[in-house]
Amino acid sequence: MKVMKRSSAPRKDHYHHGDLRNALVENALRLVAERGPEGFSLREAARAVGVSPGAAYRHFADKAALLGALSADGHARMVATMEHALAHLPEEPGSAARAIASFLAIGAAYVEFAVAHPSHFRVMFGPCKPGEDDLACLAAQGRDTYQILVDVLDGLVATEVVLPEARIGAELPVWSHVHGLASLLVDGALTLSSSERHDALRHAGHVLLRGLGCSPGDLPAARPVTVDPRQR
Amino acid sequence: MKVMKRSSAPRKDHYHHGDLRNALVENALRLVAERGPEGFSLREAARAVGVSPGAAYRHFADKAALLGALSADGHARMVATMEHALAHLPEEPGSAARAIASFLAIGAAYVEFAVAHPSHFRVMFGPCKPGEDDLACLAAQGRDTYQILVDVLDGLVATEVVLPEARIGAELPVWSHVHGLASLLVDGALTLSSSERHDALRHAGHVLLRGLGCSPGDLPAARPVTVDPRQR
DNA sequence: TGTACATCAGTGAACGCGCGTTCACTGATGTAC
DNA sequence: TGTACATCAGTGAACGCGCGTTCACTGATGTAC
Repeated sequence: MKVMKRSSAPRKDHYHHGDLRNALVENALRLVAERGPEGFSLREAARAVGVSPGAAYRHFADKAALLGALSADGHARMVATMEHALAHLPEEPGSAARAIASFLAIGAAYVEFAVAHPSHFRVMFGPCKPGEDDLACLAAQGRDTYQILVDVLDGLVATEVVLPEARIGAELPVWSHVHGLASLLVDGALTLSSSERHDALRHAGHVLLRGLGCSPGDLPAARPVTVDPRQR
Repeated sequence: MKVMKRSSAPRKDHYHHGDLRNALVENALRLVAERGPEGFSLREAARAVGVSPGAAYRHFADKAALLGALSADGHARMVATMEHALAHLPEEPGSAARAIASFLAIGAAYVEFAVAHPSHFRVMFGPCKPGEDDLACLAAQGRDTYQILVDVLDGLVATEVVLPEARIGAELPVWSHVHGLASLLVDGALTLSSSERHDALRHAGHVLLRGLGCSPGDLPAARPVTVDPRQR
């Protein structure tokens, strides 16, 4: 999150912690993961770090500010996950296959991030928004998740997988879809195995691309997932 | 929720409330709507009804049980909303146009229900599941939301809007999409006016149907919604 | 119809709890000279 | 290099709060005879 300004060796077990802010964020993350975003408390985070409750107020105005920092941290990690996925695709850069693979990859990154870090995901879309500083930090990182989506959709047009007319307003259905799948999984309304998630994402990607006018020949094969949430 | 067993006139201002269970559920609903699902407390609900805190325990094992009842109530209302929307479509029953309209209508009902009752929606997909009794109550109502979706998709096949092959596994992308849009709106990650929601739903419905193989000629016109969540 | 009594549905006071936040304080740190 | 001092980053005790839950109780209700 923030660059740490401390001596190379971790601080001794001392009065001054040295990097309490980051330590609080990290432990808050862990606690949110264990207890859920609402069960989390400032005091518990302080306790986990081994510091008195009041100490947190040296670094955060209040509890909401800590959660805001958590949210910003989550967005940053999600961006990193997506960029990483995009950077490691085997397809020829600039090709239609690459554009399609990119489209599928960021959707998968979105959902897999949510499944791997459910509480983090909840905080990101919870009531506590990042503060000014957090936003500045995020902006410094470069693209945000939405910009990545925009760029990937532009890539589909550039490689003529999607016509410019179909491109208009394509962000919303795509984002809604991955967010919905992620939310259903995170909230436990739906349970899918890892391979079911993979198939579901590919199949839905297929449906969405075809809905955007992509001809079926260009699409990778996709196995639909038939799962009844009431039977689990 | 549960059929009330009380004299026709509302009970006098008396020791015995007469229908505390329902009164608690109703007031809990109101409070969840005001305070959010996590800010809600048993005590406050009791206070709102004008009853001592302990009284709630005559009707609910604990707080989670009350929230479970709330969740079940929400699902019941959503089903009712959908059924109502389906029952009032102008299109000729059995026609392809009707099948498509039904598809669009239940999606709209899902999202509009969430927007109109955001806290209710959150409780429905929150951590507190309905209990045995609540589930029995729901089952007695007939179809649940998922079954409605299944039936509507079957209707698309029956009217040859969608081919049987494309029908397989179609529930998941459709459900994910409406759930995602609803979640983004409820959580405030995205803000859309009523008409933007309408357009977004129609456009996404269009994309999904086309993705399921429906030919563009059969589809109602749909205006895409281009909205950047970062600029709001 | 009247009465005794079991059952039901509330009361209200109390329990212990952990929370967010404040505040006067103190030990550690780094800087100016 | 040594010392005085301002600043920083913690302590720990305390605040008031509302919470979920329990419990001995009591007033109201309905039923059996």
